[in-house]
Amino acid sequence: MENDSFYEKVYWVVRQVPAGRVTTYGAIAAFLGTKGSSRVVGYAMGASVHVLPRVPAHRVVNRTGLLTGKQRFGSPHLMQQLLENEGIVVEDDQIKNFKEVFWDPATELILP
DNA sequence: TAATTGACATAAC
DNA sequence: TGTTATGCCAATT
Repeated sequence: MENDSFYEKVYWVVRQVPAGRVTTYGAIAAFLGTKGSSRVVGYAMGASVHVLPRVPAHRVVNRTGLLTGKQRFGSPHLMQQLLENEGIVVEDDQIKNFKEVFWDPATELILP
């Protein structure tokens, strides 16, 4: 619906996440300036399935590296497979080398 | 319009 | 050290 809403910002950042890397809701929210809107980031991801191009929401996890919203992908195992396909080690919906694959937009993302 | 929810985060106990 | 409680911002009902 709204193309200029807070969601678009979230989608943009998530799309900048390189393959094999993951980020957290809090990192995205903080990057957008609204540190407390970490929940809204996850909410936006829930609507990302209606947005084109498809947002790699499988690269977005909570601060513990747990694949919380896997169910939103339609297939819980699909999210884990996608991450493993990108070289990310996931065990029991938990990213093992989370800190190694963690991608901080405020640090590694370069704005145009 | 107001109240509640939510794929989180942080502080306190 | 593990669990509980409160806060954050935006969207939904």
